[in-house]
Parts: sequence; structure tokens; C-alpha cells
Amino acid sequence: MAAEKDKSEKDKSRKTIYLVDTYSLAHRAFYALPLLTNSAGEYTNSVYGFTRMLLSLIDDKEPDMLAAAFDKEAPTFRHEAYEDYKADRKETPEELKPQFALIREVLEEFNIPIYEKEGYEADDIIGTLAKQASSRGFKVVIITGDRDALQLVEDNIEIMYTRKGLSDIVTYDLSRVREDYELEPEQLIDRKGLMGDSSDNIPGVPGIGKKTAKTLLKEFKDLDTILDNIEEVSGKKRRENLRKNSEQALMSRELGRIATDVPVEFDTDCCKWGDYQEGRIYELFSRLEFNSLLDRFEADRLELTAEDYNLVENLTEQDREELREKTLETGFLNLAVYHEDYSMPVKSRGRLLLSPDEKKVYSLESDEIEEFADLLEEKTIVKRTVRGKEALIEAGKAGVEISNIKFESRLASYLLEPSSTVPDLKTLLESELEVVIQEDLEQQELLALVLTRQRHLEQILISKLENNELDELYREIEIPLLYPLAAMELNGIRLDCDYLEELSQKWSGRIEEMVSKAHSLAGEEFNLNSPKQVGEILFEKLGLPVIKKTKTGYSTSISVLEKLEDQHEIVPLIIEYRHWSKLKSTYLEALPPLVNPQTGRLHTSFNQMVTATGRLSSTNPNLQNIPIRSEEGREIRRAFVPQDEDWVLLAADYSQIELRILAHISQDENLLDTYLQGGDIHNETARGIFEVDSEKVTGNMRRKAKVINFGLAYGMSAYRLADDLDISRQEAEEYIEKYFTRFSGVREYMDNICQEAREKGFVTTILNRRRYIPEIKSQNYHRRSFAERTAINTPIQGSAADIMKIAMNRVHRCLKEAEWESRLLLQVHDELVLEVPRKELEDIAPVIKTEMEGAYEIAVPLIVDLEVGSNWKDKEKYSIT
DNA sequence: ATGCACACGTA
DNA sequence: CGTACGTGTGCATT
Repeated sequence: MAAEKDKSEKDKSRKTIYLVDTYSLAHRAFYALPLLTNSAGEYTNSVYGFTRMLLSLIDDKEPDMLAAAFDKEAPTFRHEAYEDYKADRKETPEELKPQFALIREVLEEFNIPIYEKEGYEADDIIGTLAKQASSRGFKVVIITGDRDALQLVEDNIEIMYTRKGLSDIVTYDLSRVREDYELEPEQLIDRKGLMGDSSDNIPGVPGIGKKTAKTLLKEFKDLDTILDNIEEVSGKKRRENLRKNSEQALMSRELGRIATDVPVEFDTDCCKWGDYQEGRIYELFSRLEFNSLLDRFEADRLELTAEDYNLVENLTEQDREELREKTLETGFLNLAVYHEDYSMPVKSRGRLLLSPDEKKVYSLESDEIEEFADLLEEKTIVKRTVRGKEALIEAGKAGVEISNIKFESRLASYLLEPSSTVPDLKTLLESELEVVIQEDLEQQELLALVLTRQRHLEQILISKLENNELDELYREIEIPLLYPLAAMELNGIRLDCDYLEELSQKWSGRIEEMVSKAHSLAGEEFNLNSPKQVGEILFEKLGLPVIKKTKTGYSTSISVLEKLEDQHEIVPLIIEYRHWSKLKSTYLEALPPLVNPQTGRLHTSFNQMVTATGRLSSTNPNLQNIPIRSEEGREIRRAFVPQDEDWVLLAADYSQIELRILAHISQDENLLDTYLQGGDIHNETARGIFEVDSEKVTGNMRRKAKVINFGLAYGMSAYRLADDLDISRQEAEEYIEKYFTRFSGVREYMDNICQEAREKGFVTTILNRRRYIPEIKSQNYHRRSFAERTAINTPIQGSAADIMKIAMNRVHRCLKEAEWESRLLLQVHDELVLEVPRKELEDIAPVIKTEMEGAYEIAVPLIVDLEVGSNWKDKEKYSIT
């Protein structure tokens, strides 16, 4: 091949070392490309541009040896010599600063040695390395975006200079410098002494520019000779300037001189190019989302295929025995569940996949699960799961409980990175094990393959959890939580569909009336469900004032409609229609079809791996947003009923858990006091902001205080507060100011947590759950403000979620251990809903209350209120006697 | 069929 | 221009 031949020819002459001026190229790349971020919120434009330049250098020049120079963030000897040095130069942009660390990672992964030295700039390092290498007989090529480097050019030193953008590169060798400047490279320093350099704030000599500098240097050779022979210089003014500014010229020259005597030792043996692992580069580029650069580093990844495991689908007697023996021998069982219908774990029948080693996977039909109950329930056998909750449900359907689950792969990934979508199994395995997986595997085959790699995956993910101090949260809270979650999904809740049907009938007449009334008021038929059409009617046909716009047109949101309520009869009608039709379509009509015909109940899925704060979410259907605020909406809760008349629903909710947590983490004296003395926090706040005595607080004042209490904890603005309370901006600002005067610890908390987020890059909850908040350093006001509110809110919301999860584990354990019939049905963030036989109520109620209140000790009491009823709406307070 | 935007239900 | 979610609808896209 041509390249081979070329290389061997090069070998005969001198070897070439390429020296990369990282700092200068990073700047170039930064300004050449638009701001890019990856999904973790890290800015990557400079890293990307730099990497591309590096790779195109590799492709074009096929270098044998490479080294890089870096700047240390510290004043250099130039600053010490001249305090205005680079004074006019713009600060390095905030979006660029964090990218240096990433560029460093790129270089490290490529195994390119990095040279840096405190007190010296990258180009001094470059100069020194270049001279050392050249004197050892190497040819040197310097890649930089800094013209000053041209002074380094000599027989065996060339400069590749990025003129503009990323790809416009010129190579300067000795003859090119002579041609362009009509000077020798070393004269370029004298030239700078004479003409200065505005970009580095180097003064030079007034009145001397490019042309004069060149003429003088051609005549006198260097600055010293010029200054020694000023009288021979032509032009009176010029002589005067030179005389007056000779000191300055000499200093300027020194500032422009690239040092070649930095105390570094160039280890030329260490800069051989090509000593890197493709897998690691692939990993890094995936993280940075350099998708266009990924392909070329994929080649070396090990491919896992169907050859790597052995799937046994129809078990013979011998297989069964073998499965038993191997499990007892290895002491572990990796398991997963395979569903035709992935989304409905309760309804659809699944197969349980079991793997007792790194090779064989046994696929059981649901009828066969019971036969292996002894293994699954054996507490000494370690279980590692994939889709563990679903596996628990599948086994649960067969009356089998899977004990001793130690690992759930995607759950570990979630704790490490809760803000992003948890990768699917294939992606997770590929990125964690640095492998590629055969493309065309079926779902069951993929699961089988993953199972055989579970031990490896566990080792990697658990050590990552340990490094982030997340292992305890994982082991003690999240893994155990699989059990109550599976139980709740399996339990489901009974829904009175007849009642919903009745409601639906009752409401549909009203809704139809509203539609025809709206049409006649508008003078034409239109779709009330279409925001677009509603907007056209309101703002074009009826000419109402536009309050707010959306990306696609007019906003017709409730806040807008409320402002227009008095302007036209149709507006309140639309508001009302929206309200009723939302309730009808989302609940009355959508819920009944989801009732499982086998169980006659509604089985939601609780997702443990979606929220960024640690909360659960509920889907299929979402039972965490069943209406309660409006009277009509609340009616819907009547449809949620216990299994029969001998049972009741028990709702247990934490009273103001988030504000109590705020008291705990902010340690605000007034907040603490109020809760310690069992006071009324909204009353207390009202007292503070309206400056009245406690007994003078009116209902209205308390209502406003409540808005402030909840809003401010999340960083609500005066603007929004004013809007919500229908007061002026100024008034709202006063309220906020007074709030912070009274609860100064809360403001301190807000400041501190943002500071912490900036320093560490993440915030944590009381149980160390972590959320990364990269945007807290954004230059963009909106992004940054959002990040700050996130930083404030996450420890509060997330800690509440932590406590609730502990409570669920405790409650579930109690119910199981004492073999109560009572069971957990739902979790709605700060509330648990249980189904309880009337005869158990008296015994169970105090247990629930105690377990929830004692879930975690904070600086103020946690209070749980209990309510009991024959449906989810009509409940009465239940006091423990 | 699929994806996005909007609007709106909950804590 | 308070955080965290999921869903139904319309409408444009494939």
C-alpha cells in the first residue's frame, strides 16, 4: 500500500513528532462551532472541534508520535513581568472552561502525553519541547492557532497554523515564513517588540507598524542593533519614539518571545501514537455524543452473539435436575422475565428465564414456575434480576416469592444517572461492558444473553454505585422496594365501573349542551377540543385580546382564559367545558377498559426508574393523578372501592412532609420551632408577612401564606406569586422579602445548595440520592435559573421520596410478617392507600402510622394522618385511641 | 402508525 | 417566570 511505503520511507529519514497546542486549538474550535451540549448538559463544541482536528491530523499525516501542551490555570511569568499582559483579552468564556477537562480526557484516552507547567503558557511548553526534540534529531510539526509560534520555525521545525475555522490549515516551513514575512523566524520576535500586539495587549513602539518594522529589521537585523543605532534610523519622529520607548520595546519583545527553556523534560519515548483502546474511545465519544465519530472506534469491540449462551426452552427431566444442581453449586440465580406483551406484566403470561451460571439459560413457562419455588424462595441463593419487578409479579402470580434479590441492572443505572432516561438493556450492556451485541436478537434471546453477563454487569455497576456512595440507598431502599411495588401492582384496586358509567351518563347531557351553546355563541361550529380552533374563534373571530402566545399560535390555557372571563360569554363556557370533558375522557371513559378481566381490578404500573428526583411514577393508568380538587372531580374517587363490604380503604398521608424536610435541611429556627411545637406553619408565615399577631390572621391571609410557603420552597418568582395571588409585583416582592426575614434559614439553604451544586455538579437528598445539575453554570439566564430551582427543589422532593420509600418497605414487611390480610394498593407521593378488612382495621391502623412516622428521623416530627372509608372519596379521619 | 404541542389532572 | 409526573386530544408527519 502507498501509505505503507510512504511510512517506510519516512522511517529512513527523521521521525516526525507532532506537537499539539491544545489551548489554542480549543479556543479556535470553540469559536468556530455553535454551542453544542450533550444530553447531560455538558458543553461539547470545543471538545468536538478539537477532536475532529486531531483526527483529521491523524488521517492526513499518519503521525508516529504525538504530544500535547496544556496551560495551567495560573499567572505566568509574563504576567509577573508586565501586569497588563493580556489584560484586554476577553475572559475565557464560561461555556469553554469546563471543556478543557473533557479535552484532557480525550487526550488521556488516546494516550497522548500532556505537558504542562505552572507559570508557563502552552506555547512555551511547545517551544521547549520542539527545541528538545529537534536537537535530538527529530522533525517537529507544531499544530496551533497562534501565529506567535512562527518564531519557532527552523530547519526541522514546522508550524501547522489553523488560519480560520477548523479545516483551513497552512503549513509554515522556513521558506514559507521568509516568503510571507520577508524575515527570518527569529526576527519575528523583534518585529513584535517594535509593533506590539494588540490582542495580547503588548504595547510595542508607537508609530511603528508592520511595514516599518519589516524595513527596520531588514536593515538592522534585530531590535538590539536598531536601538544601538537609533541615529541611523530615518525620520525624526520615529527616532524620538524609539528613544522614548526603547525599554518598552525590549519588554514587548520579551513578552512575545516564546520560552524554550521551560523546566520540562520531553520523554520522546512516551509519545508513540496508536496506543489506545478503541472501546474506551468509543465509550467516551458515546458519552460526549460524538455520534459521527463513533463508527471508526467500534471495530475492536467484542461482539456478543447467540453463540455465547445456551437457551433451553422445553426442559427435560435432565434439564430440571441440572438447573437445580447448578444453582446449588454456584449459589446464585440470574433471572428475568419475558413477556409477549411487554407493557402489561399482570395481564399477559410470561416466561421466567433462569440462569445459574454464565452459559445456560432455562426458560420456564408460567406453569413451571411453581416447580422451582424452592430455588426461588431459598434465601441463601443470590438473585440478580433483569426487569426484577416484573419477575416478582410473574412469580407472584404462581404464588412464589423470589427471595434475596441483590441486583437489578437497570435500577443501578437509574441511581447513577436519574436525570436521563435509563438505557434499554442492550444499550446498557453494550456501554457498561464495552461490547457490541448481535443486531437481530429476539427479545427473549437478548434477555438470555444479558442474564449470562449479569455477574459482570453487577460488578461494574455496584462499584460505580460505591464510588458515588449510592450503594446503601440501592441495597437498603431501592432493591427492597421491588417487593412492595410488585405486590401493589399485583393487588390492583377495585373499580366500580357501573358508578363511572352512571356519572358519565349524567354529565354527557351537560357537556353536549355546552358544545351547542359555544357553537351558537361563536356563530359557527368548531372543535372545542382543539386549542388551535378555540384560539381562532377567540382571537380572530371574536377579537379578544391576545394575552400569551405559544410556539405554534395563541395560548388558550386556563390562566389566559381566566383573564378573559369577563370579556365574552363564551370564555367561561370554554373553561367549564374543558373541565368536564377532561374529567370525562381521562377518567370516566379511559379507566373502565383498563380493568383486568381476570382479576376484575385496575392494575397500574409503578415506575421506579423515571423521575429525576427519586419519586415513583404511575402509568397504565396513572393512578397518581385522580382528581380531588374540584367537587365534580372528587366524585370520581367514589369509583375506587375495597374488594367487598367487609373491607375498607385506608389512606395514610404525611402531613406537609416537604415543608418539614425543608425545616430539617435548612435548620431554619422559626420553621423548626413551629413544627416542634406542633404549630400551624401557614398561620406562622401569615403572621410574618402580614406582621400581625397570630390570632389576627384571617382565612384569606392564611391562604396567601400557603401559596407562598409552597411556592417559595421551589424558588417561585415574585412575578408568578403576584399573578397567583392577584396582587402587584411590588406587593409580592414585599411578601417574599418579609418571608425571608422571618425564615432567614430558608434563604441560606437556597444560597448554599446552589453553591454546592456549582462546586460538586450535583445535589443530594438525605439518603444520598444524587442528581446532576450541569446547567447551574450556564451563561443563559433561563437555563441557569431553572437549574437553581432544580437544585433547591430536588433535595426537598427527593428526600420526601426517600422517606416514603422506606415507609413502604416497612409497611409491606410488617403486613407480610404478621400475615395480615391488609394490603398496599397505591402510593401517591405522600400518601399510601391500603385495603383493610374491617376486622383488622383497629390493629393495622396504628402499625401503619407508626411505621410511616418512624421511617426516618429528622429534626421535626413526621406526622401521618389516617382516613378510612368505603371508597376513596368518602372517608373520615381515623384517630388512634 | 408515530411524534409533537398543548392543555390539565395529581403531589 | 414553582418542582415532579402521565394522558387525551388534535394535527402534522411518516
